Order: sequence, then structure tokens, then C-alpha cells
Amino acid sequence: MQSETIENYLKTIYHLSAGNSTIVNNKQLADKLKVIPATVTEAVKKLHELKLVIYEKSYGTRLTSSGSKMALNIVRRHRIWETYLANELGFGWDEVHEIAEELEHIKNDKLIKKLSEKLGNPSFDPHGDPIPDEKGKIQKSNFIKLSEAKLKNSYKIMGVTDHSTAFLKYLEKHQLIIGASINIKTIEEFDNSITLICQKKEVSISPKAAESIIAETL
Amino acid sequence: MQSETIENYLKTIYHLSAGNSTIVNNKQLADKLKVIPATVTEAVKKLHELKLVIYEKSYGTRLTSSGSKMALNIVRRHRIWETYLANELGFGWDEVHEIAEELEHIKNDKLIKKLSEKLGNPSFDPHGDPIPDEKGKIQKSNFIKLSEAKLKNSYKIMGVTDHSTAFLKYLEKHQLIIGASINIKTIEEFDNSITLICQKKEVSISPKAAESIIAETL
DNA sequence: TTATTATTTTTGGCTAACCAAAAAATTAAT
DNA sequence: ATTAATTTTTTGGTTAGCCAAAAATAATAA
Repeated sequence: MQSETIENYLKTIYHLSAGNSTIVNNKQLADKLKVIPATVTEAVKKLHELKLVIYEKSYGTRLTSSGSKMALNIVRRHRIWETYLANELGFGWDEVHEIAEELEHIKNDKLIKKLSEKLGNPSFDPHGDPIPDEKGKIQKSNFIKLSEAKLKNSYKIMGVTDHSTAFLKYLEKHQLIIGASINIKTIEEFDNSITLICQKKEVSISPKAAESIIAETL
Repeated sequence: MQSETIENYLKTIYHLSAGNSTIVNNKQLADKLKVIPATVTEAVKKLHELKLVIYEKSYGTRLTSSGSKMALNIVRRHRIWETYLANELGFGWDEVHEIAEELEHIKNDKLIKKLSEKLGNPSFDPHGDPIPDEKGKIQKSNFIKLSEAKLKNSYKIMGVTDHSTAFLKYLEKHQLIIGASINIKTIEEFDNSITLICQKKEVSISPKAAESIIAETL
């Protein structure tokens, strides 16, 4: 098996199993990897041979510890590159994912180390997603996208992932300031729009906006 | 044909034909690409179909103008990355080639543009090799490696490609200072060692040293 | 529990890129 | 101009990664 193929499978399994080695099935993988399930069957068999996953016929697949280690490393490379592209080269956050999908496959530990150092060895990318360290250790954060916020909880607005002027104007208009504390009042059932209290005022924001706001759980 | 395969063939043909569309033969290509000649035969036929090269049976292959354009672009990407790795990330000049071999295949014009800008849009890499611009135009330089120097000619020492302390000490000992003007007195037939006049003193240097010194033709 | 639906696996087939060995063509040497 | 050496091409075969369609299995609903 080609190393890039392996990496793409492991990474996808990792994401689908949400880090906690939940079993993933072939259809999920096929959808994400844009291949048909038959192809996945073949692949996971080979990955099982390589002891990177445990594949049980007609049941599902999960990462072994060495598969997980490898997946974590790919995630690290991906997020370091994304952060680098955004912070050092001035790419928009919407552009970096696609480029990082390619860059993540360049396996040169020293390169990732240098990039990481230049960035100050961050533990989180601008999305708020954690960057695994060299050993694969993930620092768990209390950062979330506002779209994942829970009713009644309090948060502090920490940043945004959309830097368009349109969005920044939107925030200004609604008086959503970075650093402000907020409390979730309602989450609409039918469209997931959120009503929150910010600086004593009640503000309602769209799900799209909530998706672009990073907040810290208080 | 896979784009990476195409790129590797075009780049290799470009280098072997020294930029001036000299005909290259299959064995040369096979050697450089680490495949057997039969594989090259197959490949150049396909590249001919794609109108990227002109392949004449049992005779040889040369780039078409669109093939050449593509090759120049790959060379550009390679050298931009090399320069970036060396100048911005602090890699040694001996390390960058290998990494750039992978990075050069990431096709994202904006990425190369940003890297180039950050470097001040250089026309030459630290080797003294020219970096083609976006349109493929190459600025021809009067920089050479001292190992390519010609008898009786005068040069100015512009830099080195080996930054080891051992080499820098060697230069110091022989009083070869950056910026100094030199004149080539003799080039030994049997071992290519060079005797030159520098600051009125006669200095003899090894071919290995000459390989690491960049000089400007005066 | 049987039928229906969905998922998974098997089977047969394809293409790209490679190699080994044989055959053909070219080039060099006597 | 023949022979010898080299290079090139052809032929047959391999592996990785993919797909389509059929068969097997599992899950869901009636």
C-alpha cells in the first residue's frame, strides 16, 4: 500500500471515530474518501494486515495504537500547515484546508518541527482545534464553535474563523466583541439559530454566524 | 498519466537538455528517473500524445513549448521552496533539495506566489541557479561555481553553498574573502584543482572547494 | 418471523506505472 | 562491410487502487 493511501485512510478513520476509537463502517469511510464500499473493504483488510487497524468482517474497523499514533501525526502535520499558511503566509482560513491536504503528506519531521517552532509550538490551530504534539498528545481545550454551545451555559468569545469584513460588520452590529462573556438563552429547534445575552442585551445570531465564532466554556 | 509522473519526466528532460531543447535519449532519462529504459519508452510515447514532448522513435525526445513551460514552472516551484526552506526556515543547503522534491508537486499558484513574495521575488536561489518567473522567464546570470571557471578569466567571490565551519575555516586560511576579485591562473589537468590570484597572493584550491564557491564573472 | 431494505463482500475487470527478458534497431569497432 | 556492443522497443507479467455488478450478510419493518 502506498503511504499516501494509508495516511488518508487512517486520518479518515481517526476523524470518524472522534478520537476515541469508535468503530467506523465501510460506508462512512467510502463516503468520506469518495470511493465505493468495495474499495474500502479491500483497503481495511490490508490495513489490518499492517496492524494499523482492527477490521472485523461485516462489523467495522477501529485504529490500533500504532494506527492511532500515525493518524495523530497526520492530524498534527495538517494543522501545523494550516496554522502556518494562515498565520505566516496570510492565507484566509477558508483556503488553507485544501492546501494542507496535500502538504500533510510530506513526511519530514524536521520540517514540521521548524514550522511548529516558528509558530511558537501552538497547541491549537486558529479553528480552536487541538494540534497533537510530537508524541501524539492532545491538549483538550474548552474552546468550541458557538454552534456547539449548550443551552444555559456561559462562554467567552475568543475569536472568529471568518475574517471577512462582512462578518466583522455583522459582529459589530450585534455588539459581539472579542473577550465578551455571553450566556445562551435559547437555541431554536427549527433552524438552530441562537439567542444569547451579551453585555446585558439580547442578541440573536444565525447558525452560519455561530459556526464562525470561537468561544471558551466558562 | 499521473500529474506527478508527468512533472518528474518533464523536469528531468528539461535538466538533461540544459534548457535549450537538446534531444535526450531514453537511457539518460532512465538513469535519472531510476527506472529501466522500457519504462521510459512507454512514458515518452504518452507524453508525446499529450503534446508535451516530441518523441521520435529510436532517436530521442525534446520538450514542446507547452512541455517546456510546464517544466519551467516545476523548476520555479522547486527553487522557490529550496530558497524558502533555507532562508526562512533555516535549513542547511544540503537538506533542502530532498524536501523540495516533494514540495514542488504541490500545485497552488497562490502558494508559490506568497512564498516568492516573502522572499522578495528572487531571481536566483542561494546556489546561484536562476528561478524562472511566473511566465517561465529566466534571468541569465553571470554567477558560476568556481569549479566552472575558465582559465585567465576574472571573477568576484559572491558566496558559498557550504556553510560548515570546516569550510569557512578553509576559506579563511586561504584568505578567500567574499567580495574579493580573483583571476584564474591554472587549472590542473589531472585533478582539476585550481590556482588563482587573490589579493596578490597565489592560492590553490581543491575541486571540492571550488564546487562550493559562487563567483561572478567579471 | 418473514419480507424488505441496506450494507458488505466477492468476483471480474480496468488503468497507471513499473520490471524482465527477448527482439529489433542503431552505433561503433575491427 | 561485417561483427560486436549498445540502446531501444516489444512482449508478457506484476502490483496498487479503483469500479460495477452480483452474491452474501445484517439490520429493520411489517
